[in-house]
Amino acid sequence: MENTALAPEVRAELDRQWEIIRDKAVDVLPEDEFKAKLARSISENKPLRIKQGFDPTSPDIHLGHTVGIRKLKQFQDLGHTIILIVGDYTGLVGDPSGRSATRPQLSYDEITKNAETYQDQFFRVLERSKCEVVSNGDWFKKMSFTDIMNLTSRYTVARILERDDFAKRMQANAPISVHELLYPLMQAYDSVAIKADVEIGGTDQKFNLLVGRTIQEAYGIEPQCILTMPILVGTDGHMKMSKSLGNYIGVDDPPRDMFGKAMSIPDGATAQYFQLVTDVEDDELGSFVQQFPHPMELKKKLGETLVDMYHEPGSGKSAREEFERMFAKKELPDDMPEVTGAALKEMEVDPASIYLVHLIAKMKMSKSNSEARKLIQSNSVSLDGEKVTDVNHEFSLTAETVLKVGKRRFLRLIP
RNA sequence: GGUGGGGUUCCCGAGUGGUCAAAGGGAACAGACUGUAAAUCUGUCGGCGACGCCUUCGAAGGUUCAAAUCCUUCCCCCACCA
Repeated sequence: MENTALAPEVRAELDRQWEIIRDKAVDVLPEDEFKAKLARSISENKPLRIKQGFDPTSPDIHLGHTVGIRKLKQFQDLGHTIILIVGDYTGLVGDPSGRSATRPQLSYDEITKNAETYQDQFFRVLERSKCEVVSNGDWFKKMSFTDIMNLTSRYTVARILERDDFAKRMQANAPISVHELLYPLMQAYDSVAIKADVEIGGTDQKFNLLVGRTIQEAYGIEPQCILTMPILVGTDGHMKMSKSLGNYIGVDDPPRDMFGKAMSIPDGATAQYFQLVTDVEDDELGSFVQQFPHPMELKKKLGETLVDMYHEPGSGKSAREEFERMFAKKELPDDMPEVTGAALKEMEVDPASIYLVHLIAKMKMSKSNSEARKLIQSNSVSLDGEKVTDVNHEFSLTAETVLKVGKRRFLRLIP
């Protein structure tokens, strides 16, 4: 590395960028190569091509995704080019990383449907005009069998199988489908197709990212450098945040949900959330910790910060106030779904004689009549604050009434 | 290609003719306690205006008073050997 040959202003800029890039990353590999690329980019005034791929296996981007996306944003702010790969074809295969079993296969239709919402959600964090968004189907669709053989001949089974997740499955005699072996190669080929300089991913992606280097080299392209980010735990505090585990906070979640979900993370995860998915700097976090010695207060601050990031300014505060009103003081929320007597009639519920079980089920406050009954039996249903104990409770709608089912489901009935 | 083992309610997994809507665990939901945290305890966990009725144990048929359990065919999966 020719550090000594760098002009002082390039050197300074390199150091500045490097510090930002390195921040919170787990691996930045290989460091020398990365710096060399960066130095070249600075002195030639040519942005680096920064890649991250997302498989549309679910319709929403959540905070877990934003860990990487926020790193991309930093690159974007440094003037580099961001290439977002929508993995419509890789999604078809399903990333085996960290999996102990083959993923369920989604249809191409499901995937493209999921992908629709992705783009807007990316741009909750990134600036759209400075991003390239491509689907990897664009190139995989056109590949012939010859092309596929060409690609697959450039890597060996042994090297794919040496990774931990496959090794464990082999050990356990669990099945590994052939198409799963292809996944790392597909992701790697994306890097060939877009000529990536850097690829970003979670630490669980390290292997896949590294395969990209090998494959790029095999195709005669300068290999990418890789940067991995920590994996955000879900609201359960144990597992990786993911839609399928139901422990996620979506970037499109409404303020109340976002705040509420933030409050439900275990105390121990609060700092990690601040660090990975908010703009709060470490020293600022330190002062928060001083300021809010009670873990709950700190977490409220987190919830507020998150809501402000993804909704209008000030909405964090109101989400917090509403939360406090609802749960600390057990008061009613400001706004809740409403139905009028007329609307009830249309749903074949007679406002003059409402069978509560039916009302709850019809309003989707429970999955079925049976479940509604069980909720009543377990003391979880109230009308205007009065617990309902009679499973067959009937009433007529004469005055405005608030129905509460469980802790969070409310409905205002208007005659 | 051969041999053996399987497909059970959201998941794992018992059950091999009636006492099975189906053990146990997990997840989930609710209640208590709380800070909508964690931990813990309790309840629920196919559907139905409901001490009864209806639908479920890979699919379709059959035997039987009675089938998740037996028989037939089919579909799918797995392991071992080659």
